[in-house]
Amino acid sequence: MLKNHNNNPQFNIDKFYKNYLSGPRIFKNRDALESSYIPRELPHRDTQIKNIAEKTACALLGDTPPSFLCYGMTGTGKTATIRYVSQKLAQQNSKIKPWWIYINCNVVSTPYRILAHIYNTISRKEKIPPTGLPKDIIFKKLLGLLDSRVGNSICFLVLDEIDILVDKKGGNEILYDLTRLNENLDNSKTSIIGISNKLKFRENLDPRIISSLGEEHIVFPSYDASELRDILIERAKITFQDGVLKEEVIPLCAALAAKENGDARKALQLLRKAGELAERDQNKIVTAKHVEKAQGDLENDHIMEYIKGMPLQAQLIIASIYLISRFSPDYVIISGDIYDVHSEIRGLIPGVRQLTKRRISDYINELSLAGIISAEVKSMGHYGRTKIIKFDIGMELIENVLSKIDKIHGIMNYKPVFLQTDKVKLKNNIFKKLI
DNA sequence: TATCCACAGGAAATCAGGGTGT
DNA sequence: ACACCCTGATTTCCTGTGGATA
Repeated sequence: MLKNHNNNPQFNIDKFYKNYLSGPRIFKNRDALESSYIPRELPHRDTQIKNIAEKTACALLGDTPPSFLCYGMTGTGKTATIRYVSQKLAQQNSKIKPWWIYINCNVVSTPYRILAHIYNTISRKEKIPPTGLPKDIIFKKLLGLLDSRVGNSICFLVLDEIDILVDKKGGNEILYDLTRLNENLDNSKTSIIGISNKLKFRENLDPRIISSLGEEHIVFPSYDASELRDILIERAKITFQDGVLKEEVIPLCAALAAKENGDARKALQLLRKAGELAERDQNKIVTAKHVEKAQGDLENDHIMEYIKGMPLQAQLIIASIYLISRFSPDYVIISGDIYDVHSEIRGLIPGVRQLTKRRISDYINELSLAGIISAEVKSMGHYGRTKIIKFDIGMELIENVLSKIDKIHGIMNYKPVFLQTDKVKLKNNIFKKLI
């Protein structure tokens, strides 16, 4: 047998492809399970579709459509419904073809970039550079561009995850500017459609903006298990070969996703992952076992991707917690410890600078919000007020991710000197009693 | 019961790195 | 070359605080 330099049997890629091609087929069209896919029918969203269609219809006659907001938890079909309606609207026989400018505020996350994005999607010739110009110049250019178009033109600005924008500093201003676009336009009209999964984000909204776009809401309720089942059945018809899904698969996916606030995206991901697992095992059918495995895998995938995508400093914070819990499993970790260990290990990696306690505090909050760690504020009386920090996910998973990060890989076995100081031992004895 | 620890966490300033037009 | 712009990450400065201890 072929051996590589590690003396392991070498992966036979030709054989793999051959097996793969001759193996059983599970998928017919796996793209249909992607989140970007717009299905032909959207089950259980009739009221929302009707509502949005009614609000936007006047655009076909050249009137200004009202601005409005869509609320609903993740995976309740907000984005899909908007895209669906916009597609239908575009298919109508009408002289006026409205623009639909879709902006995910999580990706296009700054005022400048939002304006530039709008400009660049409309303008064919001149593009606005990704940075460099003053905002008001771009705003004026945008006004000019919108007004220069011949005849009435209507522009829908869809701001997805608008809550993220509002929580940022310049967020309210840019929204205000956008709502005021109409006042400065003669030949064209704009309408803003905000999408949010947080109801309470309106609290941070400038009152002037609420009045112009917060009056009308469309609520997307969470799906229940039977509704999710309908969605999955529709989608599975397009996605999978006939008869590859065992009958319990769809109800199980629906039930699992129903527990997670009725998240349809989750349900579809589960289904896809289950299919992929079956395919990988060269199975002819997808069973409940695949779904169960898919659920665990999905969770892990998500966390791993999240951690891999974080800045190095944040990863080093995770590494600090990891090293402490690894070499002193019983140790009660507080914020200050993370600061100390981080200071120590960051010196081991070239080009990584020292952080402030304040900054580390922010990272701890971020990790806690992401569900990677738990951080409970607790007062230790004379020993101060701080956070007690623990991992919320398995150490194996953490170890797995961290060791895949080049710069961190080398320090996975580093035992922090910090842990060996007397101060630490003493402190831990006191803390254990207090908790 | 006053004290005091070790931070929490808000607000504003700063820095570096990507640009611009003149 | 120069003055100026935007952004993201971070620092600086700051006030607030729960509860064991003296």
